[in-house]
Amino acid sequence: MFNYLLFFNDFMNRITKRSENYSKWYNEIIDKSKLAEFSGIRGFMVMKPYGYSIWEIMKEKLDKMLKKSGHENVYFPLLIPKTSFSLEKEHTKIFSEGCAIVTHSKLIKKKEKLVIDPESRLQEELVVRPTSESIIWKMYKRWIQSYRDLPILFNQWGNAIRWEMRTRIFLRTNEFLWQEGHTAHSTKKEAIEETKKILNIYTEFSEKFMGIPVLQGIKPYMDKFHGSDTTYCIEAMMQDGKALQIGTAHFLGQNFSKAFNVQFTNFHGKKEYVWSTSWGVSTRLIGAIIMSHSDDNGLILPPKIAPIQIIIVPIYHNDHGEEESKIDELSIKILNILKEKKIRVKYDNRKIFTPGWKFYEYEMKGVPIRISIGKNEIKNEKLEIFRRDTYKKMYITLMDMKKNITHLLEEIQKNIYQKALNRTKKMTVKLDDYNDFKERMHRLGGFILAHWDGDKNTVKKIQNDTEATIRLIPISFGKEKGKCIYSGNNSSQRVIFSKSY
RNA sequence: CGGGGUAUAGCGUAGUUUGGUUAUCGCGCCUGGUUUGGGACCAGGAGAUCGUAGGUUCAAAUCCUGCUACCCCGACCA
Repeated sequence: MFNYLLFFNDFMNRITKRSENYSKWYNEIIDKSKLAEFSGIRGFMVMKPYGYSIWEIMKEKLDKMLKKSGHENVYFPLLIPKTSFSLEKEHTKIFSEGCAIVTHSKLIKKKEKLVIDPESRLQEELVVRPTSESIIWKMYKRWIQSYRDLPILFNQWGNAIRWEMRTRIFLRTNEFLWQEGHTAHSTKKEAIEETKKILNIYTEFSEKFMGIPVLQGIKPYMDKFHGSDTTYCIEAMMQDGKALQIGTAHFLGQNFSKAFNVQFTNFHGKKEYVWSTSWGVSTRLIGAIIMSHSDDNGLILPPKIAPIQIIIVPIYHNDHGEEESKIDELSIKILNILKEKKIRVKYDNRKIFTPGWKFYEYEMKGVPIRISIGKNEIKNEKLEIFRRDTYKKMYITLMDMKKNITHLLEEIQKNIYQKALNRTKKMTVKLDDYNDFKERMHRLGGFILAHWDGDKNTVKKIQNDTEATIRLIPISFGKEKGKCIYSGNNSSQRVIFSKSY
């Protein structure tokens, strides 16, 4: 059967609408804006230049924030001895399934085929890190003797592997890139403060840089990282009404120091177990950016993370030879002005594509501003400035452009954030009736602020009815007594329910 | 991991029910020319052991079996 719509989408290089099929839309955006692709190895993705440069920009910014707050970068090995892995009981419980394990060190040729050399079996099997607590704590044991050795505030940029049941590009891949922070402290108070400090850094990074508003909170006891005392998190609301956890910070208490026997001598000469934290954000953030801001015409990137903030497109006319050099001249002049302002700008003067083609291409890629330069601009001495976020064109002089362009980028950044914030607010309600809860969760999704009796079975039942779970227990709001929305039992505060990724 | 679906050129597809010459069409790609203010046009050209490994048959894209990958739904997911 001839599918006219499919044909049309392909012919016009359009993507599926969000309202038709949200996950198809998501996948097509990633494909058509050339962010990444699946590699043919189940659940592993290839990040292409445009997608990877987004990660590089985010990494650079977050790295600065972490360093400014006193953290230092380190690098620990990718492979972790299985024995050190199993020291921490709770930890083992989580990752006993879903790890990649290295058992051999050699391949040999056998009948023109490469096979594993059975002779090369490793005495001690190695686990590809799903997270690095165990190997890091093995080293901390060497480095920590006295309170004078503390705190240790380390961060590592690297990759990790978790063998997932179901993968989604950027959101849950078997391999992901991330930063993992691992800190050690002499007091509980200091470690908790560290966790909260990191949560605030993540929040600032998410809201001011990625333009994604978040809720801060802690995970309920059944959802926290098993090796932690408290798991802090930030959650964001996506356009389809599902929540995405975009950052995590664990207060690990003394769990790891006890498991790895890491003690220090305190000021009074007494031995004490070290207090610790760990925290991370990953390439999942790119998925969050896509799902928070983009529309049916493609990606929308907040200027602060856009690899290209402004694209300059020339519009040539072959009938006037000297006109072309004037267009180039003006374009390059603008290019240099913008470069001086430290704006990431590109001049696309390839003749193999028409201006119209380029317009759609850079809209698909989410470039915040486009400036097109043709004979009109030269004649009128006004520039056409196009905003990706609002789809509006404006015409201003070169002088005004020079003066206001940085401000315009900031305005776009703000507008994108504001839009996401308005949506999140609209999708967040306080409810006390379970029928209303079910109806809204089914129809709209979103965050629902409701009372919970503290029983994990209650959540299971709610999940069966609605697919929603508790995303977090808010830190700074919802502190009021009430009755559980499901059971009617007493509740000390409201929690956030949502469907999630 | 359970249920469902899909796999034909770089991409999207026709053909598969009912096996039968040289596998259809569009986009993209290459060459030349004309174009260029919202996905340009004309002419010519290249590109496919039909996902993979077997099987049935005189004959397989088409029928059967295994495997692999992807998509959707669920379970799982610091």
